[in-house]
Amino acid sequence: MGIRDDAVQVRAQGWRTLAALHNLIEGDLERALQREHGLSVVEFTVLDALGRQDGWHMRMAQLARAAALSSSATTRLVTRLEDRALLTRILCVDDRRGIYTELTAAGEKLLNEAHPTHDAVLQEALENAAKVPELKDLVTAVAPANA
Amino acid sequence: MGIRDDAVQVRAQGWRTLAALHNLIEGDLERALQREHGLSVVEFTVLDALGRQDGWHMRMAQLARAAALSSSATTRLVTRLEDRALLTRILCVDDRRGIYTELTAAGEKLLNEAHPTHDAVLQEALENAAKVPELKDLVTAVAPANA
DNA sequence: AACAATTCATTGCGTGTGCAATTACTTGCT
DNA sequence: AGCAAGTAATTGCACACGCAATGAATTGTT
Repeated sequence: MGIRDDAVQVRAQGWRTLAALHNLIEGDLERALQREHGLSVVEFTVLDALGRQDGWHMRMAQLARAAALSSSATTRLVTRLEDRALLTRILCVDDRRGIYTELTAAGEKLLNEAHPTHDAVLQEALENAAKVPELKDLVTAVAPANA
Repeated sequence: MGIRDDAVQVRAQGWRTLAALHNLIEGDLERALQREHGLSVVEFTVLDALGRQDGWHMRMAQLARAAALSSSATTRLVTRLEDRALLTRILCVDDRRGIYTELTAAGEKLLNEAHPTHDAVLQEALENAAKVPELKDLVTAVAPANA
């Protein structure tokens, strides 16, 4: 086992740790958001991305990027949220292939309600993860001076 | 905006960064492993977890934990791999509810073939991520002294 | 020893996802 | 102007996933 092999092991271990932390946080968020607001993590992510634009539009492709989803999944996700009247599709006038999406009042309301849940659960998940020895360092890298 | 609010923003941003990096790496691994070995990331993860036990068994629940999957998903995943003759189910004698899984020779072979791909793609993905300013710090936390 | 409570794994069912093909529109080339 | 190539979003399809209910074996209780 030389130096090169060690680096491989370090990366593999690091990747497993990253995946573990990601999964832990996402699991907690998923359960909490679903239970309290009927939202999945991706759904929240999309609403939040739109909310951060504050009154401005986003195209489907941008949304797909923000949610780390394929374009087809994004189409259906937007359809779901539109059916729940949380956002609206707006046809572009300048490029009639493109579609803008915008939060409705109900969407903004739900987002504002869900945000405290999201933030609290995220904090708690990070605190819990920081107690796990093999996750601790990564946690502080994600959120410096946590807990 | 006080100190408390800042911490919330930092965590939210950190979580988005973590998710972004995770997604980047997983996407690259998924494509490469699928294309070159017909394996998904979870499938590789399970084979790798078994391989790291080196000749010893793992129960379904352990596998589920290692792959961050539900028990039902694990059942079907193991079934898939068993159908491809990459691993075998072994009934426990001491606890006849439990089931051990073990790599077959073909499973070990495929794992050995896939490992270089996995490691190379992981390295490359980390190097690419390190070039993205907002991911750089997290990358070095995952794999110190990378690139 | 017999029965309730628990645990491990599997199956039914509904849902979200990606890939590939498709539709609608725009851009570039001649 | 007209047609090919490219791009944005949507749909068909197959598949992997989680939850809840089930089957099978263990552990605990009286």
